[in-house]
Amino acid sequence: MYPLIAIVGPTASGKSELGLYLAGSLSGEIINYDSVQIFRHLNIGAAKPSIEDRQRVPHHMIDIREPTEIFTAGDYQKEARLVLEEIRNRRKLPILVGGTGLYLRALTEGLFDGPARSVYWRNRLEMTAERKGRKYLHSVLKRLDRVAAIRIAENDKPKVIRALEVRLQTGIPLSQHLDEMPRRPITGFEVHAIGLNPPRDELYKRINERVNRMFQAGLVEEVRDLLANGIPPSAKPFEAIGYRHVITNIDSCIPPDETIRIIQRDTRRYAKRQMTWFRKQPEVTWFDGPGDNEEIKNKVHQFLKPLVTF
RNA sequence: GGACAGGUGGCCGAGCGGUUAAUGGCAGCAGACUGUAAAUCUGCCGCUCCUUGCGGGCUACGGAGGUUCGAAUCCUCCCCUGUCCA
Repeated sequence: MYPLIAIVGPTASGKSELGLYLAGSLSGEIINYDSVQIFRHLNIGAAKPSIEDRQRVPHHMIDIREPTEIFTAGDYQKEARLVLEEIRNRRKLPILVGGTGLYLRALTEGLFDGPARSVYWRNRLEMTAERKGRKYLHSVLKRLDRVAAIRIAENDKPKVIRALEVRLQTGIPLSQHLDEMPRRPITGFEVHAIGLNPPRDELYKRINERVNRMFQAGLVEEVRDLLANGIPPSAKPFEAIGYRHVITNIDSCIPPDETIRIIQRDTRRYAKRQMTWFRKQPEVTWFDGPGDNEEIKNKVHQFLKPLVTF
């Protein structure tokens, strides 16, 4: 079994710093699992590692799509697994760093072997939702996939649509796919998950500061440039925290302080959601401090060292 | 000293006689989530008890009284804050 490190934790907990450090001390390469860093040109708001860091340590799964392209958890699974193979062939330690729990799960545990998204069905279902409402769409799901309908909230349009899409395309309910079809977990790798969980106060402080720094670094200018270069405001990664706020306020008279406040708030809420996801993640060894803390770095290193012989 | 305006749960702010422990927002907490996931969605958010129920008790709308079957909502006095006039 080849070792694979996964660093998990909320945004701004210092995952990147820890990843960099471990890559240095354990001869590793970094594989991003953040859904926004996938996209080129979104740098400041995505908190991408610096050019220097990326020259020092190889980074993968960063800047691999244009903002206008579509990228899904399925794509991630496929491409990241290839990267993993390459790193193993090079006899380096793969270190997963990021914050998108679904991507990490897709990579390690696999997705069910179902259909990718279908533009055709999406459009139809989207229109139905538009015309008749989410409630109605949910009632259709109740008819076609009772189990999924119970699991998915009436208002959760994206999940209702996905469930319907799977059912309509395959004839088999999503719930059945999920419950009965075998997934394809990653093989040949042994995952060691390191969790970073700084005290809440400290985390929130770090988040607030980080958002301030993003503005100082020119987040607004970055968004302006992207728009000027023809990337439409509707581009998927512009839905990300920070980007969507800047875009909606860019031509308004809302003061920057207010925009910053909202971004900080939404980032905090995002961090909470990440924690509820990662808490469920199996076999994580948690460390109660930020990843850029020397003591934490050492502890993690000591912990990992005997486990990652390769 | 006088004239207004106002004092509501951690904060802001509605309510202006009765399904009001009190809309909403902020702040916070917990959770769900296998194909655009930094997305999307759900619940809690005065205290407390249990047989966890559209359950019971207690405490709450500056303070003290009063009117009323019933008051955050009306009246009286007091305290405090803001603006204006002296």
